[in-house]
Amino acid sequence: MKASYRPDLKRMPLSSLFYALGDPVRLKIVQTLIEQNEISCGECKSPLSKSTMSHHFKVLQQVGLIQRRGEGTSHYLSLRRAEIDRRLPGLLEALQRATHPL
Amino acid sequence: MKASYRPDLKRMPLSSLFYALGDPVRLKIVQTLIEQNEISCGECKSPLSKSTMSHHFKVLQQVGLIQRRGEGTSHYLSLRRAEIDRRLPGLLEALQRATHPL
DNA sequence: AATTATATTCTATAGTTATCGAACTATCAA
DNA sequence: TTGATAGTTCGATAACTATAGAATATAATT
Repeated sequence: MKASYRPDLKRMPLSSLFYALGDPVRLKIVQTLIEQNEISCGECKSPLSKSTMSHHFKVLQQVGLIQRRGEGTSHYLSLRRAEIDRRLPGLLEALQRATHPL
Repeated sequence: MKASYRPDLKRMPLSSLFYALGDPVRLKIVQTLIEQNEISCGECKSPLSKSTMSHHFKVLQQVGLIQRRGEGTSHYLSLRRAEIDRRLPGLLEALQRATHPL
């Protein structure tokens, strides 16, 4: 998949968005991106293999939750915050709170 | 599973909640319950078989999104609104908006 | 050009899940 | 007690998915 792939989040079925967030590994990636804004694939630490992580990045990009940007040999990942906020207001805040419980 | 089963939504992993919402049939059930407040299993119309629907009700109850109440031969389903709002503020409103786009 | 670094894609597999029909349970009514 | 109603559970299966290793791709470096 091209790094520039960027589907219209407004037309993405909600169940697809929830499906993407319904895996603990992918949810963790999203929560990391809430804090870090932009990270390279390699910085997304996990005991899982690179190919598995790449699979999860792909799922998140396919449903429109993240975007990818190539620079040199690295690919940088970030959330599509504005689009997410428009489709599911409050979601990112709720996820952020869940990362840092009181 | 007993109709009274009612896990603590505060301690349910977020990924489990999203997983439950990540199926189009289950999401539709939840969206119906936003509008209807309480319905019997049979009122939850679908082309799918009764056993399949029962499976989806079970998943939604197991993650704590809905509750069941038996009365006569019927079982009535409803959302656990207060608990959901506490865990994921804005979610139900977002789902409601998605049901009735502007 | 050869090497290194970063990440994706391909192929395979083990595990999971959505689906259905049949069997079962519980309740109410006749 | 017989039958009808409403729904769950069981057993089977086809489809899907998370995972990993091997192969591939691209870009920077030496």
